[in-house]
Amino acid sequence: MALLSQSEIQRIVRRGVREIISETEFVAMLQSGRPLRLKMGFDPSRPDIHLGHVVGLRKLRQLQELGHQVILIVGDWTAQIGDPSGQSVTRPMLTHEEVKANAESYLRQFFKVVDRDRTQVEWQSQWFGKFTLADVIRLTSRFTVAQFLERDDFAQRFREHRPIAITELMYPLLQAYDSVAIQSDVEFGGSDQKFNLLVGRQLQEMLGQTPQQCFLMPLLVGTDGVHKMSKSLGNYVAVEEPPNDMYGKLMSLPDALIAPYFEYLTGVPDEELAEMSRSLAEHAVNPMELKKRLAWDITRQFHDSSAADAAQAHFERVVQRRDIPEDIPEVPWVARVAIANLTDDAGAPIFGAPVFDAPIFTERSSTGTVRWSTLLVNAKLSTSTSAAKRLIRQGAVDVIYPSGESTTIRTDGPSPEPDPEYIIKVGKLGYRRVVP
RNA sequence: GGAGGGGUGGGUGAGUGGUUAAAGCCACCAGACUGUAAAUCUGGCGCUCGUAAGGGCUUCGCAGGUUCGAAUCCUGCCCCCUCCA
Repeated sequence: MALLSQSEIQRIVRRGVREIISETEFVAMLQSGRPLRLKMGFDPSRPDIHLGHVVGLRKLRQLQELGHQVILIVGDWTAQIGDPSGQSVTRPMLTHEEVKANAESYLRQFFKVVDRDRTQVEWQSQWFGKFTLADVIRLTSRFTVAQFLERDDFAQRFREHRPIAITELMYPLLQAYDSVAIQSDVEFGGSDQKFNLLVGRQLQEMLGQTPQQCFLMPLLVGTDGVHKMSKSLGNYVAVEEPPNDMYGKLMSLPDALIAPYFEYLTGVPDEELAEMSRSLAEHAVNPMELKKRLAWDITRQFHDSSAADAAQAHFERVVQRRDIPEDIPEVPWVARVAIANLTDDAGAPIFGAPVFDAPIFTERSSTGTVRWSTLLVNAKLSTSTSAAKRLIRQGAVDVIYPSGESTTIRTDGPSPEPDPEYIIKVGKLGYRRVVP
């Protein structure tokens, strides 16, 4: 392994990095010429990788290309404990099969960024499976409550008299022991993982190993522009997102996130990055243009350039020009009518009429008509008839005829027979072709 | 073991007998506008029947009860949290 130049080192320790503990030791390790063991943990109860995780994965990839080795730890044990942080309900324990399936899916996504040939996958149960109560006590005896209360969120919750589960205190310990088990040189995590990674560092030292370096990644802000990207907040872009959605979601980023996304998620050189930030600040460039480039770049990374081209074309056609997309899902023109309980004018059940507990649905209405609201529900453009009626009332529903002319549906009522076929459009993106 | 606080719509959180399908905020959806699925503004946001006006049903931890009427009062149960020991 060749000695790295100063600028190469800068690229590794600065770009897309929040903090390295300790940076000097890490650089020394890098320059030692020894292939490093890069630790990355994964919680198999959350098998989805989104762009927030990719920031760190790109860093792993970068180091792999210099000859270092990634050790991915499947946290099958810690996932069983669950991380009840916050108020969230304790997660149900996963079965071994579920863990296996999740791990498989995770790896498929993981290797979209990380080099499979330089990755070793280890399961936590390999070492914790053999753990006895004596081992657990020995491990816990090395730390004090005071030490753990230094972790920010513990401290805060303690102060506010909010609950802290004992298993939550175990979590960092187990994660730390993973570092010992695999003799990690560098551990990677989001900046919210700082405490946990530092415990690993301490524990290794206590047990006579060279302490690992901690590589903390910035937390990527999600598409809402406010909170960190997370699946539960719905502000995420998944790695397995189809091209059009990936491109579109990236185009919905607030303009302020353009620069950080370029920095953390693309290989655009630093000088160009600086230039971009400058022209954005000076309003010398339309942010949309830069965002399109960003969306294209990232879509290309997870698909390929022709998919990115197609996604861009789709965006320009459907969103920017408001034209009809190329592929429109079809919906059959079939009534789905509830046979409701018969009532009189006052709403009281009619004597002698059959009473149903739940609506019963039939495929065709007796009159042979299909109401707009029914059509929207059938097409999954609306979740309920009520919601469909609201959409109609708000002027969100258009009908586009083959001739190209279109009308806005203002009231619910019978829809015309699709002869010839026509297209319904709800909102900006909901297109369906109505077929017999 | 003792004392206290609390469980409300996707989230937060108000509401202590009727005007409450339940404030406000967030999220979400739609419309307008636009340089973008950005920003901003406006509207909507339980289900169902109805073209509509309007009607019906269901919802405030669970189960009962009081009342013309209950998210609100009473009884029992379940769950969560804090403090003292």
